[in-house]
Amino acid sequence: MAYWLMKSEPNVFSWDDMVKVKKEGWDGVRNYQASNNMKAMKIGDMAFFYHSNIGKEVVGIVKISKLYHPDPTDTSGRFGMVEVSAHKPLKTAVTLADIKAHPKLQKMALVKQSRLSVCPVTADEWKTICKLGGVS
DNA sequence: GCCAACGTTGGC
DNA sequence: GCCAACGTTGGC
Repeated sequence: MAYWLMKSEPNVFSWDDMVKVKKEGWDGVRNYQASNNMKAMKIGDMAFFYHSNIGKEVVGIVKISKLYHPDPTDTSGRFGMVEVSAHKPLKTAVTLADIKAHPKLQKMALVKQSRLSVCPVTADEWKTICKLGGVS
């Protein structure tokens, strides 16, 4: 089982929206690295739901519910998508500042490659953020 | 709103 | 195949 982090701008698609729709196709990714990360996802993998730009914080956890497949909104046929379903919210949102301040989290892909919208999370980082977020 | 980082495009 | 120009993302 692998762990990931997926970014969304809350003014476009927020955690509240995610909870409301329950399942969401993660289309619109136009970056090879992010797309390749989705290709590596398996059913049941978990991902943090991160609010970029506004909030800049991890707010919830989603599960991968559909494997990588071509993104119909990409007419070039180069990029794909997965589907995620809402799992549970964090009790306390974990902000980017929290992550940067934590010695164990400073090497996260989220910090090192700020522009990557779908990035991997190690098991250790996952546990640490869950603890900070008040979930087990 | 600005700008750094970085990915992509297109001319050569 | 290189690299300059340009566009986009996302933190500040």
